[in-house]
Amino acid sequence: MIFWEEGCEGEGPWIFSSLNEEGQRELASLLRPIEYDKDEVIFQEGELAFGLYIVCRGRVKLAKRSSKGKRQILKLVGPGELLGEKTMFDQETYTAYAKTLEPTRLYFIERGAFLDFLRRHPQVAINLIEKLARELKSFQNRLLEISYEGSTERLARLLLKVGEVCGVPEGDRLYLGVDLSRAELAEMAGISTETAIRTLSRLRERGLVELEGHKIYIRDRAGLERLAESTLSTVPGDSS
Amino acid sequence: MIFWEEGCEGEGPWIFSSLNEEGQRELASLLRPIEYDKDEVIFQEGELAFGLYIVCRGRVKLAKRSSKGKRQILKLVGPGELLGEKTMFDQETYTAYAKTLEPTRLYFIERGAFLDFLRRHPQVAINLIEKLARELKSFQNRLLEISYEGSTERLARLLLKVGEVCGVPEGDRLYLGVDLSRAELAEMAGISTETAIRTLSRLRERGLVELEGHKIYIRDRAGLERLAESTLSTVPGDSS
DNA sequence: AGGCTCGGATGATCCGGATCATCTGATCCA
DNA sequence: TGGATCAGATGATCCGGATCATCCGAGCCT
Repeated sequence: MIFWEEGCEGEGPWIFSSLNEEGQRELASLLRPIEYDKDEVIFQEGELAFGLYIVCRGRVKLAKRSSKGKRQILKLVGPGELLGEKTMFDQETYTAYAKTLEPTRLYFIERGAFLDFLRRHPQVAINLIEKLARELKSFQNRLLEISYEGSTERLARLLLKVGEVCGVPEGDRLYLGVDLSRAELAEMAGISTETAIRTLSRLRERGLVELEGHKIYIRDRAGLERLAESTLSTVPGDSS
Repeated sequence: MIFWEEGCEGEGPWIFSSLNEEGQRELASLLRPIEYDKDEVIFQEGELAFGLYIVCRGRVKLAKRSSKGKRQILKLVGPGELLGEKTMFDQETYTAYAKTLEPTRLYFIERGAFLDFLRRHPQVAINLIEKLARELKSFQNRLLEISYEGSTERLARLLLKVGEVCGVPEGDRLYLGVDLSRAELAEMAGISTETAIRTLSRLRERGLVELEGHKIYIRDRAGLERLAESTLSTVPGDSS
C-alpha cells in the first residue's frame, strides 16, 4: 500500500487492497495526516462530518452517550480501520464520539473527494459494502447477546474480542493490548462498573485471566470461550 | 421505476432511484420474481446465500436464534427494501432467518450479476453504502437502548418504530399495520412475553394504545414518545 | 508530610423482570 | 360436541445485577 508508510502500523486498510498503484497514488493525494495525543477527542456527538478518517497508528474508542448519561462503547478502532464512515455517508452530524486511547495518527479524507473516488473505483465501494455488511452482522450478534446473556458471558466474550483485535502474546498468556479501565470494560459490555470488577475477579479466581494492576491478561482462552458459548444447544425446534 | 410494476407496493427501492431508464431496464432483466404465502421461510440460518432479495409486496421478519433457543427479531422488511444483502456481500451462510408475515412477492438477484451491476453503476453502490450506514446507526442506537432501558421504554419505542414503518392511520388512531403476536413484540423488544403483555396492558390503561384482539393501535403517539425519551437529560458532563 | 483525587475492590440492599403456574376464551377439527 | 391447542392475561416467586456505601492503595500536587 503505497501511502501506508512512515509511522503507520499494520498493512493498510483492506478495502483499498484492490487498487492498483495508480489508484493508490490517487488516493494518497487525497489524504491529510493528523496527529493526536492520548485521550484527545476526534469528533463529538452532534458535530458535522466533513469526511472520514483512516487510522494509521494508535487506537480510538467510538462511543455513544444515551440521554440519561449512560455510555456505551461501540467499538475500538485500530490501524487500517475507518472512523466516521457511517456519518459521512448519510450526511449528518455524528451520533457517537471518538476519543483516542493512545497517541494516534489518522488520515483524513474530505467527503466529496472520497465519494468521487468511489465512483471512479467501484470495487472499493463494493469492498466498503462488504465491510459494512460484516459490521452490521457483528452488531446483530451483539444485540442478541446483550438481550439474553448474563454479565459473565458478556464480559468473557468482550475479553475474547478485544484480545483478538488488539491482543499481544506475552509468554503463555495474552495481554489485551489496550489499557482499558474496569469502567470502560463495563461500558463496552453494557454492565455496571462494580459488576465488571466482581466478574473479572471471579474470572481470575477461576484461572481464566490474570490481573496486574490495570493490565489484563487472558490465561485460558478456551475456558473463556466455553463460558461465552455457554450453551448445550437444545433441540433446535421449529423456526417460527 | 421501470421494473416496479404489477403487484408491487410503494415506489421501489430508493437505492436504485439514481438509475436512468437504461440502467433500470438492465436491472429489471436480472430480477426473478418469487411468490411466498404467509408464514413461509425464505431462508434459514446456515444456508448459503446465492444472491439478494428485494421485497415487492408483503412483509418479512428477519430474526436470529441464539444458541440457547432465544430469538431476537432484527427487523421487519417491507416493500422496496432489501433482504439478505449483508450475507450476500460477505459470501457466507445466512446468520439469520427470514419468514414472511404476509403473502409476499420478492425479486431475486443472483450474487455475481449484482456485483457486476454495481461495478457498472457506482452510484448505486454508494447509495447502498449509505443505506447500510444508516442501518448500522440504527443498530448502534438499539444497542444503547437495550443495554440501559427498561421494558416500558423499549416497548414504547418499538411500537413507535413499527407504527412509523408499517402504520396505517385509521380515524384518530394508528393501526400498527402488521399483526404481531405479543410474543413477537417481546422478541423484537428483547423482553419476555409475559412482560410484553403486562406492559402493553399498562400502556392501554394509560390511554396510550388500544388493543382489540391481536390488533394494536397507537392512540397517543406523543405520550409514547415521551415515555421512550424518558429522560430529563442531566448535565452532560465530560466526554471521557 | 499531609491532603487530594481516582481506580479498584467488596459488602449490603433493593428492584425489575424472568420464570413458573394457572386460568380464560378462541379456533380448530375429528 | 367435546377435546385439543394456542394466544392472551395475571398472580407468585426468585434471582441477577444495579445501586449505594465504604474502604484501600497509588499517584500527585502544593
